[in-house]
Amino acid sequence: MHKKLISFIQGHGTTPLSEQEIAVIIEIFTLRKFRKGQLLLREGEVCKALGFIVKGAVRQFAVDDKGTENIIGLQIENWFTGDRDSYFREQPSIYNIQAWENCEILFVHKDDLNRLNTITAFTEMRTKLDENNSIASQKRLLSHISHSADKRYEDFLQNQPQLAQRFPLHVIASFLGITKETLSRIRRQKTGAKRR
Amino acid sequence: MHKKLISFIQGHGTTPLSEQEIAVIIEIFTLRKFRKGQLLLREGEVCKALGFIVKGAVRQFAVDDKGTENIIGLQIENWFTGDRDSYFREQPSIYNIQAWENCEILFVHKDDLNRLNTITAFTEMRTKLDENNSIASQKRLLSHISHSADKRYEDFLQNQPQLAQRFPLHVIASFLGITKETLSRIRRQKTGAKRR
DNA sequence: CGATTTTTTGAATCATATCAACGTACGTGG
DNA sequence: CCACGTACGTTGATATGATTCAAAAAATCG
Repeated sequence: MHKKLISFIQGHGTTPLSEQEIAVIIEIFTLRKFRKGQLLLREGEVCKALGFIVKGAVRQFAVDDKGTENIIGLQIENWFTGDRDSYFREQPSIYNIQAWENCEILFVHKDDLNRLNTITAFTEMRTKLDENNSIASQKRLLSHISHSADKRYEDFLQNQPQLAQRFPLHVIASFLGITKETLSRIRRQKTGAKRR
Repeated sequence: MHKKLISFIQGHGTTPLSEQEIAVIIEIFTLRKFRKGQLLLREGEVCKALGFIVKGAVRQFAVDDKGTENIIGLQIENWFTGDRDSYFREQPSIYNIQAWENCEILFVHKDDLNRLNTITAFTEMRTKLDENNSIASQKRLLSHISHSADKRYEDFLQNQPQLAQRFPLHVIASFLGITKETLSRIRRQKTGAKRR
């Protein structure tokens, strides 16, 4: 169960993990299962644990005043999920995180962070992830500021092909910040149409 | 000169800085001055140093195929500037960073990072900044996905009032991903108009 | 002052949203 | 196995928000 996590950590740093450290990680990260549709985190709650997805897929969304669900994150196996803002600042979250498929997720509770921080390979991974995360958000932002919907969809297909196959059209549309109708039309044009 | 930087670091961590560590920081961070309009980083170059802005203001932008400058970042005193993606991955940057006012900036070259990483207060700050950074990008992204231009401008005024005063309208418009004309009209409505 | 930068305004146009309807697939209970 | 409900996707007509282009007004700078 923890194998994937261990090799994920190893893959994101240079320092190897000792046997003892692996034991600590196995002890601290605990498995929980969710069925499709269940909420991992509900708006207004403080996010007390981050989760490493072993199997499954989740979506993270905020609900606006009109009741529309705006999807701002999609995560699948081998990714971390959770609201980092809420987790680190211990503030109520503005997001919901919901299992889109049945999931198996390894959670780290915030109370155990101190123990993990003594493991060099783990802090290396965390730094790396923070970096990647912030770089990825920046790219997405640039895509939103400078590209139109169809270009943004192309970017998405290029950068996240795994996600494209995993979620239905209307979810991807929301993730891209457009309506399902618009995405449907963009898709049609892409297949039948000449080069831009 | 380095005073601001020192207290910035202290303010973003819990571990205090020793005299010796302060000496190292002063040695490693070197001052450079830029006049309004000069480029700190040019598209295609690798970003070899991150800068702590002691005085002044800069804008970070990407140029698209039509030649439009899309501003994706604005920074002023007491912020770090630089392309973190390019810096950490050592890839050519897709951004330009330009002094908007005359600037005084303290640069850390990448070669000196190892020495800095032995300073606990510094790594604490770095972790904190990465977190903040990635949280802020996420918020901006949500704003783009779910809000219209006028709401986005309101968000901006609330969250970054310092920037609002510091840059002209057309720069802020680009930062928000809209045209200067649209922002001008939004502004007019806000002053003359009834509550939403 | 003249020159440049910044902001405003109007009209035409374009991209995307919205609303409403229909098509299709899938799975579950009868 | 069929019928029905539910989730997903497509299409068309219309509405709306934002861009574009052109021009001029206002502010700022040397």
